[in-house]
Amino acid sequence: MPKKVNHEQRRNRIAEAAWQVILEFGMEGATVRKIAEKAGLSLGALRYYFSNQEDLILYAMRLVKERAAERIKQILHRDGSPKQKMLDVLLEIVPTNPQTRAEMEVWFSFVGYARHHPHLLKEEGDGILAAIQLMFGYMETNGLLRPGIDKQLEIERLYAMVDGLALHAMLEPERLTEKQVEKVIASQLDVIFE
Amino acid sequence: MPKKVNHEQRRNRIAEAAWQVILEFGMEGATVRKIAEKAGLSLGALRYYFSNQEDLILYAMRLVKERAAERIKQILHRDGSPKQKMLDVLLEIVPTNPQTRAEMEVWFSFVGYARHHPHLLKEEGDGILAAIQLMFGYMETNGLLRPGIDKQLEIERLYAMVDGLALHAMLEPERLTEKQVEKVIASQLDVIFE
DNA sequence: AATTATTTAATACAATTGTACTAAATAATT
DNA sequence: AATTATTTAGTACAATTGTATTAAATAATT
Repeated sequence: MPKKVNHEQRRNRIAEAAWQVILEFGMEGATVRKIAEKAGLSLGALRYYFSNQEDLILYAMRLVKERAAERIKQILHRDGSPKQKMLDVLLEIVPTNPQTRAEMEVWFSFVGYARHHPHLLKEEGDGILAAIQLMFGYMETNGLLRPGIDKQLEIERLYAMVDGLALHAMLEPERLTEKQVEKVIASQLDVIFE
Repeated sequence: MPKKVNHEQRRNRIAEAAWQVILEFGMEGATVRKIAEKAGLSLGALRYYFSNQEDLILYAMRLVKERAAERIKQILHRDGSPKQKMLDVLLEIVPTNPQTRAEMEVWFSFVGYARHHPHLLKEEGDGILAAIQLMFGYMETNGLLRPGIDKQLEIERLYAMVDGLALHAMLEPERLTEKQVEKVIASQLDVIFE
């Protein structure tokens, strides 16, 4: 009998508004009022979809992760050599355009926020390490790893490099172009792949 | 005629109190009241030393950087091979104990905070890239670089790896022990040094 | 058209915030 | 001891916060 409002879609639109507010004002500036305004809703309407602020933030952040995971899954399903796919996946993680840069910034805001909100501490990480470990496992079983390398060490090296690049690409986009990022990652993949 | 209070020392004590509050409650929880309480001062007393919150935060963060820079300078003045000194410097940057981990966390809080506070945006970065560039320059003039390497690329690789490790050591201290960090950094230095 | 489940709007409230202000206390100098 | 520059304590205030509550509006079903 009720209206035909798509609940999930509406919640996602609110979450996207939250991203924008976080992007513009940081986590401290992400008030329910600002988010409601950005989403074009009244305070009461917003409260109908999220009973409190923490729930909203949590939902918004899960959505960031979900969207990124989706894109990465797409890449993995494409054709191409394992090495090329791995490069593409890592290039998707390191933000090199305004869209992914914004996502990364929102994600970092959330990580900082969650550290001081016990309810959110149990949330899993970003899954990047797990993804890299998975890819290494695949490479090993298919004999693609360069002989003689220390697998655990190389996982740690690549993981650190990717997150470091991601951080730098977010903080200094003008200095770290996509071309440079690609060069750095490719050089590291050359160390790993036979 | 006045009291013999050491102004700078008192300001530093307040800044250290701010660190503790930021560490415990995050940047959003770093209210002037909490900082005053942690420093054992009244609100009015605190206001005597810092006329507003932003000044206090800025001072506190400059002090973090200053302290770290001091420790690194100490390392550079020690005896030892260039390679060993470089390893020690980078190990000082990556937090592997509660003290430096706390500093790193405060620093990251500040970086996130500054991005949304125009007054602070002109503050310089952490100087890590500059330090690495300096060390590479020294190595090059002294013929310590492995022949045939791409200097700019290796600077970018090392910089990303160090900051990535720093991030991971801060977020997952139980997973990334000091021994592991040292192994990762050393392996990268082996790539660079002849 | 009447009913009813759902959605929105608007306002209120208690708590917390940064900052301002005033009076008191303190200690070094005269 | 008196004076005076400096420091502290305490309170107040306006603004903003998250959340709660209420009544109204909306649209699908009967």
